[in-house]
Amino acid sequence: MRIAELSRQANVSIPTIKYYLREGLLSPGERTSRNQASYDETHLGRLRLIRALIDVGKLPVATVREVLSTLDEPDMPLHEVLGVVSASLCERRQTEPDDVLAAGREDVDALIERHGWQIADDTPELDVLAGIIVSARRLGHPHIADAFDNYCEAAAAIAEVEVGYVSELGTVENVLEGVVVGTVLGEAALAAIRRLAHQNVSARRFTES
Amino acid sequence: MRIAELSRQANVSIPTIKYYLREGLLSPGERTSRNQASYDETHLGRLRLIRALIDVGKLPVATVREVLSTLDEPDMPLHEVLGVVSASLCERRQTEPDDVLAAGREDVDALIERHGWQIADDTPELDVLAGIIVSARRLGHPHIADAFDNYCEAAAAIAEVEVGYVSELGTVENVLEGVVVGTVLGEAALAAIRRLAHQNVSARRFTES
DNA sequence: ACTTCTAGATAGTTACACTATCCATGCGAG
DNA sequence: CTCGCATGGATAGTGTAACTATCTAGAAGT
Repeated sequence: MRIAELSRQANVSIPTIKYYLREGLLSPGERTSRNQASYDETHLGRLRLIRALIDVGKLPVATVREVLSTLDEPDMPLHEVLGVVSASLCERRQTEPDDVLAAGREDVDALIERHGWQIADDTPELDVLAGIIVSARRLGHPHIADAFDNYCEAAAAIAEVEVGYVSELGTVENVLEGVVVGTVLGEAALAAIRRLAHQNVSARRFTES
Repeated sequence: MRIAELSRQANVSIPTIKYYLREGLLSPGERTSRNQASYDETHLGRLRLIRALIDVGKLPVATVREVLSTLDEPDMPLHEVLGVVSASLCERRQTEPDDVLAAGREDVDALIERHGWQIADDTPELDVLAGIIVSARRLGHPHIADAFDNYCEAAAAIAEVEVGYVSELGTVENVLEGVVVGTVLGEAALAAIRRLAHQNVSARRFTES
């Protein structure tokens, strides 16, 4: 298929496709002559994945490139892919100085310990969580970390199912893509569902039915 | 306190504070003369809240303004504040055409029905979820919606605790701020913890210990 | 008195994600 | 065979968001 067809099927404008090609998000089509290339289903799938990560997952283009290039790493073990994808999603400028963050890290480490989780010490999420804790404390909500034990239990149940599901997807490529889709779209979905749950609980408590 | 002190304590540059004042995120200080104003603890707290929403919650400035102006609405019932804050966080351009979205909405409505949740039909999260479902289907992962029942159970447990906690914060202002902080920072924390849970499950399954 | 700080206004900067044009080809319908 | 329209590649431009810098006139502190 030529670029016009790719554009139509993925619902992405031709200039944007060219932009993604330039940025290395999308691999070039197979050249059939100096100014022709043909694209196939893999390009279409990749392009749809790109749009999903950007539109639904709100990932910046640079992060999408990172994530996708990890997917294309042929012989990376599944566990490591998960780590790299996860790390890419954390990409956030360290907004707290190290010494302030350290206070939060103690709580985070204790949390992980309490739940008996096996997590590498340099996992960026740990610092993200620490940052959230110090931020909440500064806002006068020191309690917030108390909710994290709840989150951990909920997340553990969720993760068990998700990892189980993903690892049964058959081909390696499917599994890897499943990890990305599950991580990114799942995160958006969980956030939305949590807010719905708030609405529900709040409706039951604070409105006369 | 004058602006320099506010800047120092909140760790936000003076030009940025002026920018927030212009944008209406921060209420002006009390004028003491033509070119002097004094700021108090409420300004400091508000400024810290702004930074937390922007840095941790990644909210755009326009959304922060919306959320904060809702907080300052004096006599809005708690349940409604939650709805408005929630809606502000959804602010995402509708990327799917209505007819395509409708297919996803059926699944979402069934999900809500199954769990017996009481949710207004026009809650924007419902469309967000629908968008995620159609997006996942297009990517060849029709299964993803299956995980949503899990998410719902987990979210219900979480929400019960959170709403209970927040409603015991004493003054109305504290409760309202608690809603915002809990919603936004909690979302970031839950996402991070979910990824940690993935790491943990994956580590146990795919690495020899 | 004199340096430093301040409010307010205006303009400039940086980063990001596209979008528009141009050109030299080359395919493909007539 | 030819002529219009699509294509790949390169370069430049656009719009938005979130600051950042400069300037002016006036006030504070020492």
